[in-house]
Amino acid sequence: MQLTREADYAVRCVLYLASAGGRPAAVGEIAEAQGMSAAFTAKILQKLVNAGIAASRRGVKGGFVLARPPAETTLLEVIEAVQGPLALNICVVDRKNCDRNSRCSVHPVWVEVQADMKKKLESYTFERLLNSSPR
Amino acid sequence: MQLTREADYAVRCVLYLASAGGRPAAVGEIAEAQGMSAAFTAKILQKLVNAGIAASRRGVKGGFVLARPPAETTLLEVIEAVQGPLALNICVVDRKNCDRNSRCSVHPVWVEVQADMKKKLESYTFERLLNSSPR
DNA sequence: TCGAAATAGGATAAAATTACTCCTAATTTA
DNA sequence: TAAATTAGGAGTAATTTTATCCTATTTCGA
Repeated sequence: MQLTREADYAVRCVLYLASAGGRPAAVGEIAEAQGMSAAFTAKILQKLVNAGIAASRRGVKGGFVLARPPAETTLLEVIEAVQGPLALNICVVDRKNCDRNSRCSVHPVWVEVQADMKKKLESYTFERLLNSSPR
Repeated sequence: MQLTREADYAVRCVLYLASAGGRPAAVGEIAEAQGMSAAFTAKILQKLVNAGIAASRRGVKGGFVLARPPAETTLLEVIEAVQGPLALNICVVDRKNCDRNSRCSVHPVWVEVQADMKKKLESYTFERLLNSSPR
């Protein structure tokens, strides 16, 4: 029931890129600023690129930038980019793990709680996060 | 970000005990009814007893019952009894993992999302779950 | 054109957590 | 006293998390 370290780092990466305002940032720079290992950070940034959240440029003067303006990327997208789709319980995402005894009165609750979470995480764009007062 | 199998099973155990209406149910009976292994189910029931959610009676004709009426046990309690306190991110529960760079604009979001989840899970008592229509 | 700086991606490994099992002891009833 | 049952400690297997390392590829600029 906990965010992985990877997801936490991913959010911090995007936050960093958002505050860099379009200037390409190299893995080393991002990792150092956030106190994360460079190799692991690189992996995470690759996932963000594959998800279309960040874009990369190779070679000298290369680095990472956001693929879209901060207002168009949400917390949920970033989390799902590295963790895969949010799933509170197996049965929510894979119904066949649920209906073994054909009636399960908790299933709708998992569905509801998960939908709430998604909605909330979706409501936070990185623009909103940047503008919110720190601490 | 997912419920453990243990927590899922725990909920099913309590649900079973709630529907048994005060009659003691043995581990074997509960496990079989829910398609769970007896040894693992026993461990989970012990945690529920230690948390004050269930009560046990040893010996012949022994078994488990709910320690309180279903209306007084919530989903949150059961989940926390086996998984420990809900924690969306380390920094929510252990602030020192967060303030390394003294400003973290996502922290309040984790706190908010977690509080929402807790509130929702707390609002579901087992009485409410029993009375809700299956599926 | 070459070398340095950077990302891309595959393979692998260490650590932690999850999901269990097994065994022995204690308790209760008939 | 025998059988049925929970209590609890210890151990194990599988999976997931959290990385590291190596090689290839791309890009820039001298």
